Amino acid sequence: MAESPITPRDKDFATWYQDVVIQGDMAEPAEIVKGCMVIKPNGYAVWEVLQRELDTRFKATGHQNVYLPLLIPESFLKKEAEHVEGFAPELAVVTVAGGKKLEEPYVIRPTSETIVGHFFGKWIQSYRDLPMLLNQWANVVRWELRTRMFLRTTEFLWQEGHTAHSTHEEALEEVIRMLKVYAEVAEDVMAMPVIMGAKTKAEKFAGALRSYSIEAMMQNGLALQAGTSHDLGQNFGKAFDVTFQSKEGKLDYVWQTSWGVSTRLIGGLIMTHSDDKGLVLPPKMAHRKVVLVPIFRKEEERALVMEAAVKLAAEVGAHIDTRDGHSPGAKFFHWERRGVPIVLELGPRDVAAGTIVLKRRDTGVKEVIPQTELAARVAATLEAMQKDMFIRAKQRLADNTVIANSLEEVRAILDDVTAEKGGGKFVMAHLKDDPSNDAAIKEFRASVRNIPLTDEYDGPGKCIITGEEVERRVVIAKAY
RNA sequence: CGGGCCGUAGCGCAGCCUGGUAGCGCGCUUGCUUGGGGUGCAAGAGGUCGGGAGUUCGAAUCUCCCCGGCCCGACCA
Repeated sequence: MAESPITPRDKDFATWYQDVVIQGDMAEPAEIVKGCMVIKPNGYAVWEVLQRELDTRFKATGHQNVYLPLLIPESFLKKEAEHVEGFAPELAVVTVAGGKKLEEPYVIRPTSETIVGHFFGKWIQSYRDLPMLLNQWANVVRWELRTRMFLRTTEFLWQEGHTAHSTHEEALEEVIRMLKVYAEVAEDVMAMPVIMGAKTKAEKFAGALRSYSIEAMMQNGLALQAGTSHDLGQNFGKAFDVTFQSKEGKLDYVWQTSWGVSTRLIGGLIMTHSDDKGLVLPPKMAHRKVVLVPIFRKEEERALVMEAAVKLAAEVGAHIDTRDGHSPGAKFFHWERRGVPIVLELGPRDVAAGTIVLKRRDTGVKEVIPQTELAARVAATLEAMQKDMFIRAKQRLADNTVIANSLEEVRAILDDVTAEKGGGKFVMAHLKDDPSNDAAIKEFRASVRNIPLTDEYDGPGKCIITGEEVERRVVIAKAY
């Protein structure tokens, strides 16, 4: 018998993650281009579910999809000083095209704020053109020095929302609205609990007034920034001269927002739910929710079992694994590694007894149920699984969140935590939003993840570094 | 980008130190067998030893350069 190809989590979390991604047939390193990956059908299907869930909500909140050029004139990036400074180190630049050196190089988009700024300038004249609510599904390239599949790759897929508003208040409402959409998809669809909050000034998006994020906790206790929403203020409006005339006839710059989530969410999904046997998908994220494995020996049995299998599979929309030459056991392992929520087993004994075996992926519990109850039991099990997986993840987040009242405490808690060994915690501490304080936290390889929107702790307190009074505790953790 | 480990059949690895024309397990193909958690037996197919240059009569093996992967950092919406 072959050994499990998946490294246990407690042995080496980072290797476990790699194993799950590959054994779950989600993706593999491209190898031909540094830091890039190939997203395989089983992984892309998960992305398609996310796209559908997000896109539906974007449309419901009044946004429309657009598509903008992949290449950006280098000069565009330079129009917003902070923006170019933030992105310059990770840009890939096209200098030759059509066999000729370009007069002005093109940058492969790391994000599209600058291009959007340009077109907003063309499209917006009046307050009647506002708000302009756009979204783009696209790929972007950032030349990261260290990559991990799904979590940080050179090229990745994402959506980037870009909106323009006539007032700052309205823009801020948009920023929070979309942050909440992200939180809703993370929690209700991905069963991945998140903390909504503001990034510190030091951690904000290059060119933004304020950034907000949803932060999730992986099974090793490390934080994952799962989505961001930015209040761009009038920074890009001014850089690209995006003005509009108000009702009163006054000219003003638009107030912009941008927000995005990426294929990184898939990495978060994996590190939230999967186990030592492989991928575990919450039912709402599974493109294939139920698989039926038929079992038979002789030809007469095959006919009998298959007849019942086809009928039952149709009732619950199950995929029947009809592959020849694979034993049922091999098929069980196959689907288990791929995270299918429910696997049904149907053999001669079941056909004779009018029963069927139902196994749920998350708990591994197997039960024999009457065929007449199949549809109801499958529906109930999927629903229970979705709920249970969220509760377990939420509990883990709670169990690994601790309070600290001094910098030394924070250091002690986060000391010796790494991606491979785990042991990470979310440390809640009072800390003033000041870049020098972020720097102090960085000393021990952690960061302020965000300042939660809602305070679930003890309200105001003294900053553990400066002693100044601050409104609430912030989340400090090591992160991907 | 710094430090460490690594790249040999689809996958996991041995061989490398001490140069002599490539091997094991799994998987794959065919046949029989088996089938309720990776069936068993038999016969087969499959390799530019990551790439290039050098040393040598001869390089998977020694030297140099490059490409790529993983981990720890730095960096990073």
